[in-house]
Amino acid sequence: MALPLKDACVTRATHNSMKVMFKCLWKNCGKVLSTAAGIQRHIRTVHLGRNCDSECSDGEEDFYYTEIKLNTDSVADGLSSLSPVSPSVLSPPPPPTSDPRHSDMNGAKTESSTTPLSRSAPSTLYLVHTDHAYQVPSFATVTERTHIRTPATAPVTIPSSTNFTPSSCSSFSISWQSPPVTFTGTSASPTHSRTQSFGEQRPQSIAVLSSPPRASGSLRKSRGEGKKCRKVYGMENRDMWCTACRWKKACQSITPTDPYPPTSYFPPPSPGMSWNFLRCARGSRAAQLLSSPAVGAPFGSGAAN
DNA sequence: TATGCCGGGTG
DNA sequence: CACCCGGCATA
Ligand SMILES: [Zn+2]
Repeated sequence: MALPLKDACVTRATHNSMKVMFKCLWKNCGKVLSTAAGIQRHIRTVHLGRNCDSECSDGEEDFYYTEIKLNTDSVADGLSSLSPVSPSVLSPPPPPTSDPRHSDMNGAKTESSTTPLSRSAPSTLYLVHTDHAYQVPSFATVTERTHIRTPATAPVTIPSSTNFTPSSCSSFSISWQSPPVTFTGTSASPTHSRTQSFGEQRPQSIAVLSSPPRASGSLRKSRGEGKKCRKVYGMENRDMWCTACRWKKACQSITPTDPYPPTSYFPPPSPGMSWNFLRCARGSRAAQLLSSPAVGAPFGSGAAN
């Protein structure tokens, strides 16, 4: 709902009604170009620090295009349902075990997202991701309190070389963002890492790593995007916040791109586990433990056993 | 400034 | 362990 990208896209679409364009979704960047080649080159040179030489124009390198249908009117909905760069927890790109359900969901969403809204001139938006998203090694050692989250989604993959022809009013967006330091200790299953497995985990043991964070230092975490309890209910109704929010912890009830069922979310991140324990877990391989229990049913509704 | 939330504190 | 807050990163 508060995706910068979304806004930008919306604006663009509205202003340049029926116009194809590409927008760099790089963290702080927001460059908008009218050509795929242009945006891709921009990404390479500016963000990748690479000097495009030859086939940088075609840019069919490794850009992932995510199609999004938006309405000039209610584009927000269409986009929000997709949340391309949302830092929420959807499906980790690299890990093979990334919820197939979600991955597919993107595609499905893409279509049905605007179904009830299709009335005016629906625009199509393409988000492009690149393979460049270097994935931090297995256990990314974040020296600072870098918060990691699962971001992007690996949805539709359209070779930019396809020279697709934008139907009518279409808006394109190129998204190229750095990877979200997915820890993936060794046995952590991303499947359930959606609810609480996230967070920062730094195996103190490791001191030397290969590719430390770079990319204009953007592994900062970018704070949760979706409106959290606080913003929704306000300080006035603090008692309505989820426990986590009340305790100034990571909100666990309101998620941007992963609307959980109206189930009563339990306070702690995991049933039978407290924040305190969690903290201990963090910083050690205990993180693994967190990943083991309650896999099938993340937010085990209170009944842990 | 407002918000999200980690790390630390208290009973 | 439930609960809260300082303080920081971020928007
Ligand atoms: Zn909350």
